[in-house]
Amino acid sequence: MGQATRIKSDRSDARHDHRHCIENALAAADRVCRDTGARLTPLRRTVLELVWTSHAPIGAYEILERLSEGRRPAPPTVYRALDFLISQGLVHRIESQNAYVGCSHPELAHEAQYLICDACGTAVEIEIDGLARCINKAAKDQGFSVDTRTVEVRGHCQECLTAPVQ
Amino acid sequence: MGQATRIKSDRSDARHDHRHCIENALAAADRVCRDTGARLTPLRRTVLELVWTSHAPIGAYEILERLSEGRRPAPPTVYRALDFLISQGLVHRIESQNAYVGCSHPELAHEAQYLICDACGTAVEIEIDGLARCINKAAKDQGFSVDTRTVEVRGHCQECLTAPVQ
DNA sequence: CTTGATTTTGTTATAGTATAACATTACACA
DNA sequence: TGTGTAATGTTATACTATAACAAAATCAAG
Repeated sequence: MGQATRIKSDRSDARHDHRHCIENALAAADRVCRDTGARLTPLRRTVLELVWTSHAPIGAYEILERLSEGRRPAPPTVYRALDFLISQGLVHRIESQNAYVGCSHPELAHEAQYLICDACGTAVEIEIDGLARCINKAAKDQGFSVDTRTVEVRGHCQECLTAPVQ
Repeated sequence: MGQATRIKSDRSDARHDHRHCIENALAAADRVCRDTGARLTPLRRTVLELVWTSHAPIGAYEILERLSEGRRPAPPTVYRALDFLISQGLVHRIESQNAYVGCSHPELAHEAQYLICDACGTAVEIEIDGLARCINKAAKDQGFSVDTRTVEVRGHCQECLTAPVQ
């Protein structure tokens, strides 16, 4: 235990071409929804694209602002789209921020664990090998039956440690 | 790894005498604040007592309601008291619920990890042996420097599994 | 097609959570 | 007993989320 897979490997340099992230995410979303028969409507697809604006979690109301062309939609519009995307595994909610971030590998069953940088805001999804199993075992020892696990680690990422944002 | 210490051991039966929990928590708070020189004012002490109403996390506005004798205080009153209690390690925030729960062993440096029952609401604080170290190691492999770890496990506790709340 | 059921989106209103900014009071200690 | 600091009060507002119902788009079957 202790081996961690960095899932967003294309985020390893700070100046990566983020358009690729967005394209990959949208293509993966198309595949996932095609396979499950879920309807990735234009609205939902747009919300997903907005969530993918960056690797930092985004709030529902910020999505709402960016969504407005002409008249501004009401909050339920965004929350419903987010609920759908979460149910499809395309988006994860960051509990400690009341914010949402795209999942870059929705096609793999996985445990979402996050390293969240307090300087640049980036949330990197990792899967710590055996962590889920370990938590399950500890819970079982207490007679506790596990449904979901939230693991959110706060600190500072390598980029911000070596080249702090001014 | 995988060994877990159940910290609230007096919570092991559903019908425990909760007055002891409250008394212990308040006595521990007195000791902690005496040792650090922090001021556990009547207001802060009352808020701590209200947080300890049960082992289920409580929302700030519910504390606010229970606090009102005659005129109702404003939200900052409660939030400031909670901030103080959290800074002293007497209360933990449950991120996935926007709620607060008492820490029953504030005198020990520790990692707070929670098993939260979706039936009865109880949040049991445990310390999974080695989990923090494991997360730190995985983070370090990514060049990430850890400040805090949030681990919140949702599911159903033993009591609710065997004798479900009707 | 067209009808009828279902899903999605729009709309209005409101609930719930949290903090900024400044005024006042209480306390510690010199 | 004054004086500075910490704590609390007060007012206003920002941020996050959902309930309830209406309208529209979509789909499936005839």
